[in-house]
Amino acid sequence: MSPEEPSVQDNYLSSQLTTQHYSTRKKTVDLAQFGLKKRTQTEISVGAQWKRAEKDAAKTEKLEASSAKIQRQKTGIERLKKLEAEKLREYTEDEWFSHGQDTATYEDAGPHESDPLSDSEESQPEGSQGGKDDDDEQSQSQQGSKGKQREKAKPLQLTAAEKRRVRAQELRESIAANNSRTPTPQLRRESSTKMKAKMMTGLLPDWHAKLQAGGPATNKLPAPQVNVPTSQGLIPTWKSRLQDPSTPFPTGFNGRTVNSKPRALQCSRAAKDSDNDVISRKGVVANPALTRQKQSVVDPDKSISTDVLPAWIKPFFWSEVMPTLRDIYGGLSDPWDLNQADSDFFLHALQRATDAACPDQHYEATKGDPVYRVAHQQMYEWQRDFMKATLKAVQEGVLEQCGKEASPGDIKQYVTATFAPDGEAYNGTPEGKIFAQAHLAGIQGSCCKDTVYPVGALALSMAAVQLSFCTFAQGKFVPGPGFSKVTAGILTLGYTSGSSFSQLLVKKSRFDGVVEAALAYVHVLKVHKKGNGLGLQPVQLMVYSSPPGSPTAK
DNA sequence: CACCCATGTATCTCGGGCTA
DNA sequence: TAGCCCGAGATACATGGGTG
Repeated sequence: MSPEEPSVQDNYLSSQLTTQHYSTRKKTVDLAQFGLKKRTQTEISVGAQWKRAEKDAAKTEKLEASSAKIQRQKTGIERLKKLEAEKLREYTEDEWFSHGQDTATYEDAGPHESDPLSDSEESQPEGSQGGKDDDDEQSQSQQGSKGKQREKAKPLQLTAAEKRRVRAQELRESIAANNSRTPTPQLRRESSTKMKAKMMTGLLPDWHAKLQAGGPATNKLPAPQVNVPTSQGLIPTWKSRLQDPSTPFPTGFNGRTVNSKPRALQCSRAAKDSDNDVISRKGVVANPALTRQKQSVVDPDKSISTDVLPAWIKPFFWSEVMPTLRDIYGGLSDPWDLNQADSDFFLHALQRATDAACPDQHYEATKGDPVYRVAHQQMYEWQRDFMKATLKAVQEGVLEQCGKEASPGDIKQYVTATFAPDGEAYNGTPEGKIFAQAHLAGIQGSCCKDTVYPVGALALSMAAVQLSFCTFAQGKFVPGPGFSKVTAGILTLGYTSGSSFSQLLVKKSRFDGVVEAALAYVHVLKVHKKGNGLGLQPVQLMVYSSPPGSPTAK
């Protein structure tokens, strides 16, 4: 068709419209007739005003919801405080009775004088022997000035029970102090980040803290360090066991996780606005049973399918890159925030993971490239895995305990009892199982042999267990609010930043013990179907999981 | 020129098709 | 049937352009 020749469409339009070239200012055409009427400024301002009012109303509503949430949190913290104190009291009494009038006294002498509370557990063999280990230093630094005060106030010789009482008193004080730093709804990302930094100081450095500690402060974002320590001695015992199950369990492990937990702050998603929005904006009621259309062909430049991965990374993507990323994020205090407060954290983490897995490829990660997109998406899948595994476990548990014919009342009773502060839900088994399935099984092959503990992953497990029990709170399964930054973000931070985890992190053996218990549930390697289908060679895994620069890293 | 709307882009979350 | 996988849709923010 030549350019001069009018098309059929043109002919049709010219026959329909008397004036082809119209202007919005010289209204020679009744634009309304064609649905093209331009609105007057008055109309626009009326519309804008109306929209502003709507926005303000929504804002007010949001603020009200927010303050209500804070109030609920305060109540939760109060309850937690009581629980903590109660648990400690019980624990102290138990210890007292179990030791009877055993007058085990502690000779505080020399360098230990400043820390009269170093309890008997510390003297047990703990992997790294020889004087004071890291844990001692941590607890010492935490208790620092208070310890000195006590030196004056207390006699040098204390019984075990007395020491525990003092410690309990300290914990209560610390909880009271922490109360003012209660994680609040993430109104501002900044504040939560600062809070995280504060909370983690003195316990264990998380990845972000490590990155920031990389050098002098600059405006440039620090490159993440996927630390590959040269000394195996630095690797916590649990990680050694993950790589070699024959590694003996540490002594002094009781297989229980923390008992004190922040309460789930909201069991139901705060009326996700999207549903309402659909109604208010489009004026139609969203079809509750939307049928999904067949998958369409997606632009490879936008696809998050693993098919778009470059060939060179496919053999290592599931076996090393993803395990490394999961490992990194599992060690963060906020595993939900992939970019850790607006930095390019994910980009750097991906860069390091790929460098470690494929050192010869010299891949340069960029935002939005196929590897970035797919890995990014898979991190969300990792987060969801915690909830999926938990829901399944809880459903199985309910079925097992209540039977198929159970009435809603029976289920409700079981769930209430299990979910109670001292219920079975918190005996260390459920979250350990989830933690193992959703995380430990998924980090095998990780190139990150860092000493950071998987606090984030454990917190996700805890949060998932809590939210899962909510799904049976009515005596029957009611799909929950989902598992996301919105529904579980605060709860997760409540763990990693709260007192229950700091209790765990005070001593290496405690967290090691938690992970050791979970390792019992890692029966099989998590092998990705596609990854496996690509003919992954074990020998390649051995070669590429070696530290870069080591003799085997070629 | 300020204001406002429409559109574009990136990120996040969810649901359901597909497969073992 | 469970779990994997990935596209659809929601959300948040950025940008360009029309209007008075």
